[in-house]
Amino acid sequence: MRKSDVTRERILDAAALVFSEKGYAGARLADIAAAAGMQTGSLYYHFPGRDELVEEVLRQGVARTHDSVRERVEAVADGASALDRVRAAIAGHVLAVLRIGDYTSANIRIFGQVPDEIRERHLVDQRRYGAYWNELLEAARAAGEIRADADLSVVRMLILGAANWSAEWYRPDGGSGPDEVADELVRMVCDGLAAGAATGKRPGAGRPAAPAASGGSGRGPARSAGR
Amino acid sequence: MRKSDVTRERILDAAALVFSEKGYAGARLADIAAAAGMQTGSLYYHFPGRDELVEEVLRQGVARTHDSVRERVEAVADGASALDRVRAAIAGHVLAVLRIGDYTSANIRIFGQVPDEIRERHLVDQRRYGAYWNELLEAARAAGEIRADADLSVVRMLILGAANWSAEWYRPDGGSGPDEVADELVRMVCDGLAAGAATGKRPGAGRPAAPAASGGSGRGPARSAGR
DNA sequence: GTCTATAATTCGATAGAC
DNA sequence: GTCTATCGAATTATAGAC
Repeated sequence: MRKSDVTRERILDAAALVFSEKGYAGARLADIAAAAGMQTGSLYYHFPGRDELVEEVLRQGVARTHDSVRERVEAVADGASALDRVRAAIAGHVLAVLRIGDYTSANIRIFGQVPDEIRERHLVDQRRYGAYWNELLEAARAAGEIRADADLSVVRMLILGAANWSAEWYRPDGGSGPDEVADELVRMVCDGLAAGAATGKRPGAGRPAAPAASGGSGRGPARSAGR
Repeated sequence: MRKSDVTRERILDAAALVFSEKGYAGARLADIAAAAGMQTGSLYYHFPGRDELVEEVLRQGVARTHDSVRERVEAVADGASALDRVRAAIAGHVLAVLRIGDYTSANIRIFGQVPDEIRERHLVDQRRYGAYWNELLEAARAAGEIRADADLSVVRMLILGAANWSAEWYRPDGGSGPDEVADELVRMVCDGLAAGAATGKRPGAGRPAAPAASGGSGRGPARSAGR
């Protein structure tokens, strides 16, 4: 990795933070530059302008999440069930989202605020990731491991919503770490909250395989409670 | 309702839309005024300025959701289980969030972008609503109807995240209506996705009681897919 | 690669007519 | 209650030194 790439990443990290905190239009390039340790004018050596900066933040947010999920899904043992792969995907998404929290928050908050052209291009990445999830869910249903009457498109968005939102409320100093949050979502989604339901998890369930990507950076001032 | 109150609501609806589409700083008062059918200067007759406008949008978003949930929970039959009240709350939250989609989106997207003072005041409302949910969940666990080892604070945020996010992807012209989305979340959260799990719903479960608040406004251009 | 300085634009808020 | 006109503040992007 060249030295200018390091600077580039430092700028992107700063941009993800400032864009999520101030919004697309409210983020002053002076703030981003300051967070990256330089003057406003210096940014233009690395990026043509605000739009290229924001587009790269959005793109990396989805790309890094997609990579993390794919990695964990592919690490699931060959003999495991299709639902186990869904469990791995859920955990992988939560862990990625918490690890790159600023990029996730930026995606959540400003996706709907960027110029149409940028949003259209970004939708391509999002759709590709969504299609990947659809395959996982449909495989599990085809194997008879998911209720036949579930609307999988809706289910997918509900799962991703719950997972994405964790970037907005998670605090690393709280009671639960990233692994616990991921596990809680896996269990709630697959087995339900009800006391009677499915304490008998399938083999290999609950804590999906794969490396403990954890790390959980967490970010910013305490923020939420109810919402 | 006085005539000036009607105008005020028209302005707030416009503000909710423009703030969610452009962000806190990116929303030009000229855009809000135009969407409300007036000139920029005229806004100042109804609101002191941008900050009061945004604060009222945030406040109403939470208040109207809280009201909708409380209403449906209180409409649950006295003999029903505590988990049935949780089911009613989930459905009530989803239906409210979809009905007032612009206010929900504004909350999601710009809560983290407004000046600290406004956010601090708004946190009071959010915490009150969160406390209400905690009571519902803890009652269900105390009744032995929710897994004893669930972390209810985490569970609450996961549920609300899934529900809130529906405002970002739901389109009224799609296959499922608001009631179906609400029902899908109720079933997933309480009974799980797994095929074996809890097809035997408790009496009164699934579709919680209460008026069919439905309505489902839906909003804006098609937006998402994966994310 | 990073800095300082500036030219051009844009927008919020107010004043005062109707 | 709503309009038009305007002042003042703030910020982007560029130019050119180091």
